Amino acid sequence: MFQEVKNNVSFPQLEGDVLAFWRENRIYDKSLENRQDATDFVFYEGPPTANGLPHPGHCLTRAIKDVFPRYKTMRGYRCTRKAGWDTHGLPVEVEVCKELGIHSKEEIEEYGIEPFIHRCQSSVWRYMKEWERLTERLGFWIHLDDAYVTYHKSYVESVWWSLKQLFDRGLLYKGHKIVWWWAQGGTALSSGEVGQGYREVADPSVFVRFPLVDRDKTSLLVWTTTPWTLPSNQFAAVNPDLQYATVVDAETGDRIILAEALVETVAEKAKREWTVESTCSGSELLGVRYRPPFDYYAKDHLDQTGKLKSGSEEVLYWKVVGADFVTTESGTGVVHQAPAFGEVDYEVLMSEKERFEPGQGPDLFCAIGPDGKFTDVAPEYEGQWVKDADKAIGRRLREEGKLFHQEQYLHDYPFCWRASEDPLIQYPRESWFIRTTKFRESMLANNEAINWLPDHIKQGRFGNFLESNVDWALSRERYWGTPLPIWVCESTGEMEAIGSYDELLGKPGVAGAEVWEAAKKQNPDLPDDLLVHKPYIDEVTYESPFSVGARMKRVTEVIDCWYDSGAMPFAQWGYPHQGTEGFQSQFPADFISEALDQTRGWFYSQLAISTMLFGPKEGLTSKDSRLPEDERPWPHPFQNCIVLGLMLAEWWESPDGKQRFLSEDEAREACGKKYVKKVGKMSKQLRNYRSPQEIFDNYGADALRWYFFANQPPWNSIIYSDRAIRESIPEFLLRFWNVYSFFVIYANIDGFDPAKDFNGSPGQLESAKLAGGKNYRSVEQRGELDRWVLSELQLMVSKVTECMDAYDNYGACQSIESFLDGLSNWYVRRSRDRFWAKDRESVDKSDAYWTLYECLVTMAKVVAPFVPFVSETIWRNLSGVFGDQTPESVHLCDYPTANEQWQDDVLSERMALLREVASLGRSARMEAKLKVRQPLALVEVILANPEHQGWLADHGKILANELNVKEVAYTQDAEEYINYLVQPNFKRVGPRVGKLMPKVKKWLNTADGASLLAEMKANGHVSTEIDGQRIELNGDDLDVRLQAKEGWAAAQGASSVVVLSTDLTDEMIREGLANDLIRLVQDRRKELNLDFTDRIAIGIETESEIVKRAVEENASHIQAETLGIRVVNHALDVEAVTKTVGESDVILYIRVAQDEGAN
RNA sequence: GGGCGUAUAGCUCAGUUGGUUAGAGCGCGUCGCUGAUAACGACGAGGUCCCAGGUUCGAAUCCUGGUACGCCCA
Repeated sequence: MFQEVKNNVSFPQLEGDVLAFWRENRIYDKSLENRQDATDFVFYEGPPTANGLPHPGHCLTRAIKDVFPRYKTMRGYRCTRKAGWDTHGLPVEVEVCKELGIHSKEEIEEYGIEPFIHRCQSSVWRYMKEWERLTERLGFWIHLDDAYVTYHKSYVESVWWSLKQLFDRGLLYKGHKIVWWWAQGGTALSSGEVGQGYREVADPSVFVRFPLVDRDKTSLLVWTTTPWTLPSNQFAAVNPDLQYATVVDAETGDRIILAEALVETVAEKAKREWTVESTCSGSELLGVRYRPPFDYYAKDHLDQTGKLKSGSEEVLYWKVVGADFVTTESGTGVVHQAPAFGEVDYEVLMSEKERFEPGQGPDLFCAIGPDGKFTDVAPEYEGQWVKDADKAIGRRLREEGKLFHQEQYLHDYPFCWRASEDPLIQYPRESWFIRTTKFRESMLANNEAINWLPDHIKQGRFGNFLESNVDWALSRERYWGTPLPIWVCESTGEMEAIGSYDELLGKPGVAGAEVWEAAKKQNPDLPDDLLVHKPYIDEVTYESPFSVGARMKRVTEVIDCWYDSGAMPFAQWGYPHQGTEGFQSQFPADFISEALDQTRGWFYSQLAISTMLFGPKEGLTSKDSRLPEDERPWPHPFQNCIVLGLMLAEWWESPDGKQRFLSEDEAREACGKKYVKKVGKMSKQLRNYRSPQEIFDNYGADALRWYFFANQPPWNSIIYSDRAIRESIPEFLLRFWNVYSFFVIYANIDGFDPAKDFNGSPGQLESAKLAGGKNYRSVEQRGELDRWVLSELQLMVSKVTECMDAYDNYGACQSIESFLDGLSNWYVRRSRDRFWAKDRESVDKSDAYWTLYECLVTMAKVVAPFVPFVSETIWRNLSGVFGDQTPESVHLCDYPTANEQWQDDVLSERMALLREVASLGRSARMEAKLKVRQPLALVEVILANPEHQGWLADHGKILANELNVKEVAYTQDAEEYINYLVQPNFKRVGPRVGKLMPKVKKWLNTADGASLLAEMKANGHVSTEIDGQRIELNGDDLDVRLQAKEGWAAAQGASSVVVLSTDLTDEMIREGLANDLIRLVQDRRKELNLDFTDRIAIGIETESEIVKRAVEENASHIQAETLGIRVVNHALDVEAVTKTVGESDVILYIRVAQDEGAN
């Protein structure tokens, strides 16, 4: 006996049981033990950060990350899954600052770096419990207790090792970078943070004259929206390819140079009258000198020259340079350059520098301090905040006659996201860089070999990003991060990279390690991992090998935490200091997946680091200290990558936007009809989404998972919709459950037990093993319907396998759903009678059970990676009858393989045709208002292509049964019922006749279809002449369609027409009435809550002669259908109910007839 | 401002090398079934394939130019 299946299944409850079962029986561990010696399928977990709450988007990534490893495990691979946590970075510090109620770096330092770091370390685990709960509840199998953690000592040392490689190869250097700088907070902001703070503001827009040195009364006209940068001006940039004009001012006679295309616009703006005197190209202006707008730097550098690489001398500052980013879209086409305050400006300085001999080129001017205030370079403005100085600068320029025009300018400008009144400024900071640009070609080659899903990522977003690669700005002036492992000689400035803590301790004259020891002594609970962090590591110094008596001290910076995560392929093992085996066997990854936003994040950091470390040996010198690894073939460190779409929230708002609702119903209730549907990013502040826990409680993890997997390709953005999740349940989960429950109910009633008298081992209930079952007949011996559904099963299995091997979960799910549809809506439906047949021993019946059993156990295995809970429940019950002879969990099974011998494409095609004909028949009945309960004498079927007619005719029974008709006839010459519409086969004929196509179509359409076909039959072709050209078409050139003629109860489909005979005999009418009665009896059985197997006595009282006769004639049929043991025409000793049959009233009595018992 | 992507039924999505009736599931409506029953089945309505040009005998599909939305970067 199978365990009884409750008819009101609760998936969340069932999942709870499964989780307990997995836990108690270590199923995940066993699934790995099973594959101990198998080929590895390598999966990398992209580390989430546990100091924020998990949200629905994380469910999606974690679901995808689960389904492929599960699948591969069942397919026979060993797939260990090491969890990981990203623990460093600014967000952690921000959280801690919030707790402490502080903001700036000064405040952190005041608070003390040591206690601050301690707080960061413990804050990292704040939402650990939630993450673990989510991970387990979702069914994401991963080793949480063996997770890598980016702040752990072994991890940090691994990162150090890799940085040392890069340093020793000359790939790590110190340089300037122009960053978005929050002056008040003394820190740079990441691009993500900057992006959050853009706001539209009005800034001054000033047009300034730069008078030329050697042309009298002639100026360049430059434009800027940041007047405070003018004191630090170094160049004026023009685009060499643009045309520039020298104009004469009608009023003053001054000459002004600006882009020709902008002459009119600017003149109009400033209300001047200009005449163009001459034009030249931008390239002709290069090198022209102008007088600096301020003399702060000019005092010392006005005529300073330097030696060019070409040998000659050239002036360094205040001259025209070329830059192709200069456009005529705004301003004047001449751009003021203050390289300290703009990234592109800085690049101009750098390329200018390149032209000179080392040390001879221009330096960077910067009159602003890190606090955003003017320094003593500009005494006039010293101590003024840059934005406050704008006005004074404008005033002074006007006084000096240099200001040409001033106005307000509206544009988007970034502000600090934490202090929204503070505008950010671009500011130069010293930073450490990795020379990734040197690896551009290698990274592109590596990228080329990666299988990206969707594939446009490769050439598109990611490829473009690599094309425009710039050196990686690695360092951060922060506290909680992996310390940059570089020690500097305090006397010579020479540097060394350190690859591990032990290496550091091994240095001569090392000192400072005792600071950590003291801290540890004082607080023994301090995690040892902290010893490689600030502030302890900063204390460790050693003797400089570069200068006697000098000490080596660590630089103060920590590194970008993206580097941490990108190093995980080796750092998760602590490689190379330990974990060599783990690394070797788990590199590169077969599969990773994250959302689209990781393109420039984790996807890039991994690719870049791996390319540099394990790719061709660029930058290597002979004294390279790199481990003797082989150069790895592309791609690495990952081979297949699913890039998930973003998950969007869906919510409703009141018209004023003040109230938010998570369901349409709530919105309707509160606002009536006036509410607005919104779709957008999930936002913690808006609280515009439900917590995953709510979904789990209401619908279950399987429902959520299936919705993710089966609703759209994973790279499309997906709306997290409560309604959509709920509505996807009946489509698959519930339908699967119903078929299963149907099977269990009847198998139990009939005592079908696959394990009974089983011959041999049941294995994993594969087809070959099932043959050991009692009454199991080989597939060839079974009926058409059984063979069909088993054939469909094989087709489905091979399709799913094919899809999943190509990382296409969506395609796989579609195949599964369409098979389930066939199983439920055709196989079970057409086989109900067989399950209900009286003769328990009939082969037809046991075939039906064996077939459905095989479909269900195979399905359980096929869907196990997708919906691990429900598949487990079903497997355990269906295989449970074998005790411990079968695997205790579906997840310990091998994935099914298709049995190709059972695939029967012809049968599939025929059955599809049969289903179409049945559907047409029902359609025709509908049209004629003849319900299925009313038997009909005849349907006639006309097929456009008689290829399968013989087969269909042989299977008339299925059709007759489905359509409730006595006879199904096939007709070929059916002009009585139909017209033939002949169409050309466009694909074949089109290329041949070209422009004549419309006329050919018209000829065939208007000709008499029947005679065309006759001609075709007689000659093998039809022909005509159009526009003097002879057209001859053979059978393949024609498409014949059928059209039902008016006046028949008929329906037409793509390839067939079904015509009903609507003549009813009295006998058939009475049969119809009897069917109506059966339905009433069944209704009553249900009302009385009778058991499936209860036998009953039936009493039917009526005045109607015709109904009486219908009962008499069909008594045995009625009894058979309703488990009646007799039907009488008088009252029984039970409650009477009055119903209507046809046009007559009947009084119905139903009584359980236990005593009259068991025949 | 630049890059990438998307646009087909109320919703989520298919749609092959261009081929003449643009499909599926859900939802909706109508009907049926009542021994899968808080299920199930059938049928139906619903589309200017984002817009405008072009190529072609023929365009949802190819080309050009727009528009809208999303993401990334400035």
